[in-house]
Amino acid sequence: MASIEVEIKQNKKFESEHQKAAVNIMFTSSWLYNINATRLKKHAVTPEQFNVLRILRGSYPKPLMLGNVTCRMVDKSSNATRLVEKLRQKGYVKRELCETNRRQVDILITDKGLALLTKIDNEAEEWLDTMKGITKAEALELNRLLDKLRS
Amino acid sequence: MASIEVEIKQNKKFESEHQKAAVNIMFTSSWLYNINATRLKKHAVTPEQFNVLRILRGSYPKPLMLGNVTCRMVDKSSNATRLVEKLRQKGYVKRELCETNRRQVDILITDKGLALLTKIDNEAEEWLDTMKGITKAEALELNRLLDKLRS
DNA sequence: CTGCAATAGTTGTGCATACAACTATTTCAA
DNA sequence: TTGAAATAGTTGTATGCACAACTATTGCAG
Repeated sequence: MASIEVEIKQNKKFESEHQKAAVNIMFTSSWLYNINATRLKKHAVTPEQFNVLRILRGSYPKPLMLGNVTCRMVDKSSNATRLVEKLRQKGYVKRELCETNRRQVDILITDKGLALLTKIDNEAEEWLDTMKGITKAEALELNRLLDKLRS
Repeated sequence: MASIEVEIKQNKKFESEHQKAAVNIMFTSSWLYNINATRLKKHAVTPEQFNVLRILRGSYPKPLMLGNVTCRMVDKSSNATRLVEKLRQKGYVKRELCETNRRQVDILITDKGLALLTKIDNEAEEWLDTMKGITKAEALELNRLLDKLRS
């Protein structure tokens, strides 16, 4: 891996450091996503599905209504419905119609879903290796810059 | 906008600064992508299509074979074929079968495509505004950190 | 030469996203 | 009390990506 210009074989220089940063963030995001997708592939879940499972573990043993799953997702999305349905078919989550408010669908991670996350956690080291290019202090600074950018 | 923990309503702290940085990069990328998609929508092109057009302008007036478009894309993808076909239907690019190597398809941006890019460039300020949260020095540091992370 | 490997691109399937239109349920104000 | 607005979720369509299987063409070793 090399600088972002080399990566995307851009002969012309970027117009500004800001523009370059925007492309760099998106390119690095795609790079991370693909590493993660490959890692999860052996467990037959996608990064999106994995993300939903982690969100549900965060609230376990309390269920989360669908809307609360959506607003916690990294990729602000619409379709939690279809993602959750995929996970339900694999037995990783349960759907329950809420008694007190019948518009609402509560989603709960199952034991099988929790077991999957545990298994994946145990191999997390190889994933963390991909982030080893920067020090902890640099990661801290990176987080500060990204948070500031969005503010 | 606020820190990444608040954004995704995560009650539990991240396990490490590195893990947090990974999520932060992907979340910020998604944020940027959505702003960009909204901006381009009035011109009826997607960010991916826009990216391909810029790549072709970079080599104009020389065409690029399809494979060279692919390897310059930010999102390392397969499907330049289908993206280019969408652009061709809108009249923004031309496809030409290469005489000397008949496996090869040369792609060339049209005048209409160049005009579209010029028009979009002229409204680029609103896009740059989204990056104004950080200074130029911070953008430089951000680029350094991202390049280092991938190395 | 001949046929196998490498190259260039195309296409099918599954997954995911954005957006918009839709149903069902609940709330609340006139 | 009733009907419009708000809330919660579902579904259809277009777009795009990853992967794998496929066609067509070219190059090269024997």
